[in-house]
Amino acid sequence: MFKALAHPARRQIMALLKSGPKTSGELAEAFDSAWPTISRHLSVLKEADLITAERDGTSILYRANASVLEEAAAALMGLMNTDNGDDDLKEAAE
Amino acid sequence: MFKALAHPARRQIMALLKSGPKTSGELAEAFDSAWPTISRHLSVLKEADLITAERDGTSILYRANASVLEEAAAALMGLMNTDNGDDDLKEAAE
DNA sequence: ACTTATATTAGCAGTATTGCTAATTAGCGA
DNA sequence: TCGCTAATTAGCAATACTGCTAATATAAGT
Repeated sequence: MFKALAHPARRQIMALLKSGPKTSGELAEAFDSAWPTISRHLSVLKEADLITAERDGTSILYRANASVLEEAAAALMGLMNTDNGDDDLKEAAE
Repeated sequence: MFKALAHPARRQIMALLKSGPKTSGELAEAFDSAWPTISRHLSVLKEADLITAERDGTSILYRANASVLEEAAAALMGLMNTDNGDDDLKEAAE
């Protein structure tokens, strides 16, 4: 999932999708790359569950999956915790 | 920076470092990979400013750079938050 | 059925990443 | 200085990623 976000174009796709669902074509227009290249990025993001695809006539609508992004952010937060093991629970005696 | 966190071993290094500074040797011990391999991962993390290195006699102490992790987490949050996340809520009227 | 619009898959080169062993640097103590 | 420990750098093969063009699906209209 971090790997899926490792590419700038894919982060930019996520950024574009946060303002609402978009079709593959709309997304491809936003980039200099060829359409199949964007299509591949989309499939990587879909593989990582960061986006979902839904057919709408001849188009395919993509939308961001907020919960997985939340997971990623939480994972990063987890990496920041200073001097504490892997416990979410504060079960310190007092 | 996302790229630096894209590799599992590098995320694990960050996880190990969150409980305090460690030497290259201590980190290398925690993995199956050869020492130079870990050393390279460390240099990637250092390049991304995710860790800092400090010489301590013959050893080198590595520690996590919390502020950059915060930045990353904030960036992810940024990918989630907009006043517009319309899956199908069109009630932005009032 | 045929054509058009939308999008993905296949195949291919160029590049980057990974992980290894061998060689090298840096500090410390005798 | 020499030897020893700690760690990085160099060089190499294998693998993965990226982005292109060409070929292939899929849905809708005529």
